[in-house]
Amino acid sequence: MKVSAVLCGSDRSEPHRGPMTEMQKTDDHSFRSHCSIARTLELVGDKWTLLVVRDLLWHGKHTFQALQGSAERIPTNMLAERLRRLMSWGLVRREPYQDRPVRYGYYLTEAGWALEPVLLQVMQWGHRHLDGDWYDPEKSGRNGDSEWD
Amino acid sequence: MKVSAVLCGSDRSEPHRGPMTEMQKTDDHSFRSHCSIARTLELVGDKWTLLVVRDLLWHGKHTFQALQGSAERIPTNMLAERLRRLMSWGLVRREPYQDRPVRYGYYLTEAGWALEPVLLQVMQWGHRHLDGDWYDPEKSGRNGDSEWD
DNA sequence: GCGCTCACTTTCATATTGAAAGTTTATACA
DNA sequence: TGTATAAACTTTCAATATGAAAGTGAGCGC
Repeated sequence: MKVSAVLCGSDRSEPHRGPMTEMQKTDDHSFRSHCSIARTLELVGDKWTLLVVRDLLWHGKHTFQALQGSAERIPTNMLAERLRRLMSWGLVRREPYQDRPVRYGYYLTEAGWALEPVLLQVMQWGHRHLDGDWYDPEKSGRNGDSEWD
Repeated sequence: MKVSAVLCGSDRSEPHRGPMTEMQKTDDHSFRSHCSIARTLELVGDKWTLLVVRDLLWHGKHTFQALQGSAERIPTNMLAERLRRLMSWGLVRREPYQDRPVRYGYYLTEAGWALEPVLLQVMQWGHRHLDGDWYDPEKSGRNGDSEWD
């Protein structure tokens, strides 16, 4: 399933006036080039986004609090902004896990879990070259895992 | 071959005083967690680094000017800083391609080209989900390629 | 009403980014 | 001897992003 540029789409053209609002930043779905790598980096090219995907995909973390709890200590405003961005790109959807007050759980879409091979390769590289931990998705069934707070 | 923390290594401990110098930023090889993904993102978690690796690996670009020329138009200060960082992590080495004045070409090390599977997966995702271009490394023999300026 | 929880949002100081101009070293003419 | 050109950076500075911490709001339990 292809991610569609829901609210925008054209490549950079008219420069804007004044500072960008938070919403404009979240919803800017334009690209720097036609390169697949450059385009993907527009989405996940930062220090937090793939960690959120990792937690949603492998560590059974679906609430704001659970995602916040991960070892890297993502700031709450960053987490909120990244989730908003991932939703706006169609990689994550949310659904209420309770009413009154309504609270949402976050889940990867098809496009979201299609990032698993990327995560696996990134992990492999970090394991081999930076002495990072190994995690075997097979051995935990996507339901959270005590070793990964 | 494992990337060794040439000039540092220990995880975050003493907070420093005052603003960080350019050199301190380049040489900060500490990690946020033991996670291989988090560690790898510390190195390549931005919008430019993997594009530089892409150009070195697939598009036969080894001079500052050639790297600058890519479609995404990396600013010169960013390019210089990224190359410095990649060298400090041991993913890139440089060697003179002329004397007087001495000028350097940049090349991936073993650890650097070990990122190829990551790039391939990132490309695949971007091709499938963001309608990005496909590039076949096999079909160009790593010596540059007219389609990719 | 009072305190507590979860899920954010706001604030603000600091850090990073990027556009553009400047510097350095050396060759090539005129 | 000047002037121009070229590659490879470095510097400057305004705009943007990050992140620590405090604040907000909706509802529950007592």
